[in-house]
Amino acid sequence: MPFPTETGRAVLTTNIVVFSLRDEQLKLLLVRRRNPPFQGCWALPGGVVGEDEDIEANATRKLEEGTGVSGVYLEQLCTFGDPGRDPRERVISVAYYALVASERLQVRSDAHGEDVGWFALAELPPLAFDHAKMVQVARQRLAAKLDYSTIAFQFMPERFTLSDLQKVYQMILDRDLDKRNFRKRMLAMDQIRETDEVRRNGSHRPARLYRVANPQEVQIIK
Amino acid sequence: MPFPTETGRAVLTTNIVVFSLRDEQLKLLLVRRRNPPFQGCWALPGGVVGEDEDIEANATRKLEEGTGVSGVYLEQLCTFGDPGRDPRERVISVAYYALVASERLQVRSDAHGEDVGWFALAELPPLAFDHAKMVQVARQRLAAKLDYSTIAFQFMPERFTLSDLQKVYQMILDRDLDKRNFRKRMLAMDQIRETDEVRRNGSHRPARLYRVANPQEVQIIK
DNA sequence: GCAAAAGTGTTCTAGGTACACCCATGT
DNA sequence: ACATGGGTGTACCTAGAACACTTTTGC
Repeated sequence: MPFPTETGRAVLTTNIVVFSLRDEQLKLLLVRRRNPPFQGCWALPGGVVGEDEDIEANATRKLEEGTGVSGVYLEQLCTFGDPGRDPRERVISVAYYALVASERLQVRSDAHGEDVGWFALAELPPLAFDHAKMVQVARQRLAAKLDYSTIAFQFMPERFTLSDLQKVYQMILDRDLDKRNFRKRMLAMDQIRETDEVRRNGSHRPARLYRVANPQEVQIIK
Repeated sequence: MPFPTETGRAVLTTNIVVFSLRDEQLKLLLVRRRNPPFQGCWALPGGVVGEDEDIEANATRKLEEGTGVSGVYLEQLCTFGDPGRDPRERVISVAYYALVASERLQVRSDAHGEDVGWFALAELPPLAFDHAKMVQVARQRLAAKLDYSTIAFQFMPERFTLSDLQKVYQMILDRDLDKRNFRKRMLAMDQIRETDEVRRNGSHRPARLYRVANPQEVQIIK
């Protein structure tokens, strides 16, 4: 029993908007295209989904190839499939976004030389295909999820200070937050735990270190 | 410059979770499959995307074919593409959900006889493929959007009472709401307008009729 | 006059926001 | 002793939740 149409087959791909915090900035992982179309242009990592490969598994695999990291938070974002978005033929791209703690990143990403790079959101180069649109949607989704989930903890290293965490929120939301209110809210949601360690860092009072209570899960709160 | 792979092409389809309020219940539009696989089984409306057809345009078209209604609210939900979700070959389905005011529905949907039907959410028959999962995701999304958007107004006819509107919210959220608080909240968001008409409906006080201020747009509020 | 749905306000609580000073350390 | 970032509490305000009675009509 064949499929009732012989037309309309499309190439299936994924693209991943990989966020990470580097140099105190929210950055994206981009790769430079080696082949046409958009040769030499920066683009989101991703690739063609194998014949018997699960779509999300493909995204996970491409992410691991690009960052050397496994077990990161990955969520389906949106699917792009305009005819003509790829000049060669019909290509469907399922876009994902991912959050990686920078401490987990391998040097590998940089070792590739000019072909892989991290770019601050405000300084993105022109992107291939409709990837700029994907980035925009991902950014909105990320900012929205800050409000009602523990997604921001995905960026945090094993041990971190409340000031570290506040900087993360401020970078994503792109505005300053009140220190006292922020701490109150973070502690009230009961998702981070005080450790008995502190971090000494310059000529001032050391900062208490915290850890995420459930580092694996992203909880929906409230 | 051909695409660098000859494998991995997939059939591209859409499926639409069409919600409407009928008989004071939240119902879904289903169609009965005439061909294998899942012959005779109920499934979500949808179909194969044409070679040069936009994906969302395909969903709109299939929705119009099933309901006779155009200009309805339609939003991309999620993409399903497990290898093996269709036994014939690799099929990617981009799921959408749509909200239709029941007054706008043509009789056509019923005229097809047994092939098209509206089913209450609590009484869905077994569904083909992974359509049950699509319904579940759509339902969650719809309930979530009630809280922070004007999406519920998409179900409302030209003129309606606040009691009508409250029933809609109660059906979607599946719980009772306080009448006074509900009215206060609805009026506070300033998205519906009082008309000078009332509806007489039985031996009791007539109800004031309202209209939606911006029927076309779904606004994100708060 | 009675049954039935429409309509209307107040109180309480919780969460968010605004806001300023002391603490512990290194130099 | 001073510069630096870490750490803390209170007052206010707003939004949401709980809650009961009067109004208008048809019969």
